[in-house]
Amino acid sequence: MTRKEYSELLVPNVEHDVNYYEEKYPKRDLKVGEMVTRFAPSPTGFVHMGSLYASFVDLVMARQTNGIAMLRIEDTDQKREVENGIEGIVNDFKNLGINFNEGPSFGGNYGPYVQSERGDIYRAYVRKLIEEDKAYPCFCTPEELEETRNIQELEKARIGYYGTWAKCRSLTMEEAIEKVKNGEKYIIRLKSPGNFNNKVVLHDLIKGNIEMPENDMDIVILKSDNLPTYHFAHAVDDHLMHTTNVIRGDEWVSSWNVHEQLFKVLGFEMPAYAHISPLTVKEGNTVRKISKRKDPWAAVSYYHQKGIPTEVIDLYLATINNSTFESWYLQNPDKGINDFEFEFDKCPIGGTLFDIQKLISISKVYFSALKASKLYEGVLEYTEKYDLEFHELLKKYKEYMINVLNIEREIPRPRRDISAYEDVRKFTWYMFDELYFKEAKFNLEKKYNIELLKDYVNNYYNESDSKEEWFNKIKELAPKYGYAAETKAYKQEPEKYVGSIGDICEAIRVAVTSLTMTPDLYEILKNLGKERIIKRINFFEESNK
RNA sequence: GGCCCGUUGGUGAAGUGGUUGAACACACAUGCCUUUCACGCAUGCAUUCAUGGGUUCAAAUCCCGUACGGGUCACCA
Repeated sequence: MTRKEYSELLVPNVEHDVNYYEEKYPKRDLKVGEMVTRFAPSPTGFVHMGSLYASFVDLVMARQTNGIAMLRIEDTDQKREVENGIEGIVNDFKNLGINFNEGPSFGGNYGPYVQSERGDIYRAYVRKLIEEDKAYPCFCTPEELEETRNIQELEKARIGYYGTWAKCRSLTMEEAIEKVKNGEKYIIRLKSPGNFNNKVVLHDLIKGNIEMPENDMDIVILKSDNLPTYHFAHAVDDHLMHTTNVIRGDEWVSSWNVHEQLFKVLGFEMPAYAHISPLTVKEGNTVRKISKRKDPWAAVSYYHQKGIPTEVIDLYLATINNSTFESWYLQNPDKGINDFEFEFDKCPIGGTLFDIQKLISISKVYFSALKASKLYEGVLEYTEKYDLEFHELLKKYKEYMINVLNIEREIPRPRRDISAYEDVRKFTWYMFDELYFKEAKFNLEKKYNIELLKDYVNNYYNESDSKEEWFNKIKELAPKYGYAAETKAYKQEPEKYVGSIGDICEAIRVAVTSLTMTPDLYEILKNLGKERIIKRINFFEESNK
C-alpha cells in the first residue's frame, strides 16, 4: 500500500485534495500594509464585553489599513455548542450596528466561515500530512491516556503525548492498517518534529518577543468526530483565508509553539500575531477574567437594555485599548474613533480591569454633546422597546420634549447627567402632567409657604420675562415674606431672616416638580407655562393637607 | 509542579538610563462660586514606581534572585 492509499484509508471520503483548495482560495490582492484580520468566537453563548473588545481590535485594524475583517465561527466542538449559537452571535453584532467584511451572512469569497462546514478542507490537509509521514493514527483509548498521565505525574515527568510516551507513534504502517481493519477506533496526531530543549522565539506585535521551548507534543489534529482540533483548524483556515494578522486572546500564547510548528509542517507562511490581554474584574482580592455568567454587565444585552449606545462602548474600548486615545480624543472632541490611528504596541500587556465608572463617565460626555433633537430620536427608539408608556408621551409632545431636553444643553459646558437612554425618564418625567399628577411624591415633613407660592405665580410670574427679570421678581418678593433677597446677606445674619432666596426657589421647585434637584428653574417654569404652574401649586397644596 | 506573561496611586495608565519635584483621565475629598444639581475654579490624594541585590556619575526605566497575580498544560476553543 502506498502512503497515499494509506492516507485515504485513514481519512476516507474526502472529495478534493489540497491543490484544489489552494487554487480555490488564491492569494488576496492586497496593498502593502492592508491587514486581513479575523474574529473567531465559539458559539457557546452570546457576545459579551470580552469578545466585543477582541472584535473591536480586529475591526479597527482592518478598517484603518483599508483591509478586511472576517467573522469566523469556531464550532469544531459540537458538544459545547449552544442552540442558535451562530445566529445569536451574528444578530448581536448586527444589533450593535457592527458589520464585518466577510463572515456568515456577511458574504465573502473565502468561506464557508463556519468551521463545521469546512470538514472536507481540513481532512484534505490531514491526508497530506499522513502521506508525508508527518501525522499518524493513534489508537490509544481514553483509559490508556489517563494511565500514562498518572504514571507521568508519579514520575514527575512532563505530562503529555510525546517522545517515548507516544506509543502509537512507532506503529508501522502495516500494524496500523491491521488495527484499522479490526475496527479499532483512532484519531490522527501530528508527528511533532520538535525538541523540547530547543527554544523558539516568537514575535508578538503587542508583547514583543516571547521565547519558549519547541513543541514536542504529538497533538491531536483530527478528532474522533472527524473534525479538527482548534490548533489545526487555525493553521488551515488562516492560511486559506489569507489572514495577515491573527489577533486573539492571550490565553493562546502558551500553545503558540504548537501553531508555529503546524504552519511549518504544513508549509504555510505564518501570519503576524497580536495577543491581547483579557478584560478582567476584581473579585475580593483576586482578579479574574470577565465572565458573562458572573458579571451581568458583561453581556452586551445589558447595555442594550440600559440604552448605552454602541458608540459609547466603542469609545470605552478605544480608551482601554490604546493608551494615547483618551488624551487625543480630549483634544479632538469633534473627531471620532475612525480618525485615530491605533497601534499594536500601545495595547495593554497585562490584564485590564473593566471599569464601569469610566464607561459611565464616557457615556455622560457623549450624551451631553448630543443635540436635543438627536437625543430625542434616540430616546424615542429606546422607549419603543423598553418603556411604551413614556414612548407614547414622547410621540405626543415631540416639540415640547425637545425643548425640555434642550434645557442647559446648548451651552459651552452642558449638563452631564444622562448616562443612558433609560436615564432620560428619570430626569424629565415631572415635565409631563400625565406623570406628574400620578407619580409626584412630596416630602410632607418639610413645610413650605403656600401663600407665598400662590402670590408668586399670580402676581409676579410672567412667562415672557427674561431670566434676569424673572430673578429680580423673586428678589422683589423675598422681603415681603421675610426672606433675604441676597444670599450673602442671609449668610452673614441668618437669624434675621426666615430663609434666603434659595429657599424660595426650592419651594417653587418642589411644588412644581416634587424634586429638590432639577435643571434651571427659570427654564422649567417657562416650559411649563403659567397655567400649568398654577395647577401644580394647587395640587401641591392639596397634597399637603 | 512545568512552561509563558505581568507587577507605577482607589481605577485606567504616561514613562524604554538624565528638565519626573512621576503626566493625563476617571473616581474620591475639601473649599469657592451659585436659585438646587451639574458646570467652572482652587486645593488635596504614589517622599516613590511589588521586593532584595547588582550594573552606572545617574534606574520606574538595564541584569539576577524572591514574592504576589494571571494564562496554559484535553479527542475545549
